[in-house]
Amino acid sequence: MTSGDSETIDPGVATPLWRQLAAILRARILRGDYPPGRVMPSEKQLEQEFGLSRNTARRSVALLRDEGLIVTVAGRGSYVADPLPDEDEG
Amino acid sequence: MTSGDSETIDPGVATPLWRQLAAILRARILRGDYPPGRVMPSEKQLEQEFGLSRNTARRSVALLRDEGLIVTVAGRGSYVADPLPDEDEG
DNA sequence: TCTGATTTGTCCGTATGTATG
DNA sequence: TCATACATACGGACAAATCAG
Repeated sequence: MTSGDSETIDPGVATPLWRQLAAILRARILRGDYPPGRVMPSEKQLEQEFGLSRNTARRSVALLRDEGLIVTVAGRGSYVADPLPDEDEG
Repeated sequence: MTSGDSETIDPGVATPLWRQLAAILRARILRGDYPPGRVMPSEKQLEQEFGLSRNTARRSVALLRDEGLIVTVAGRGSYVADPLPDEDEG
């Protein structure tokens, strides 16, 4: 239990908080906690759950979006993307 | 006055400016000017109040932090630490 | 259409951490 | 010792998009 894939944010380590949060959310997605198509926690919820500012939470979400793990829709939220099944999906 | 416990910075003495500033801040904390839990003056404020550069002020803050007198929170500021009840100071 | 609540988008200001010259 | 630059982090403000009534 000394691994770095914990589910908590630790301000005492060198890794930026937004990268720690991104790692947590990424793990939840890959684990299936947030299945494809499911809406992600809102930025405000991430604020409250992890005790971060909204801007910091937003950076985490932006990273996952850049990785293609989630899709963000203004005014609605971020959704877990489909895990790229195939090109011939139609 | 004219001793080493003045409230002013004197560039004409051998003691580094950051040590002089640290002595001033330390005195203020121990005197109760900055009570426990209270936020310390920002580095920018120390800059302006004592006419030093930010880096110099930072070294003073780092010394007090190393002494356990204050606690620094990234992106927020430094706070006066709670006094240790049983500290063997000699 | 309008209103209100929620959510994301954008911008600004402040402060510390670190690095460089 | 000082000046500058960038990264990290927090907080607030306002706008735009979405949705429910």
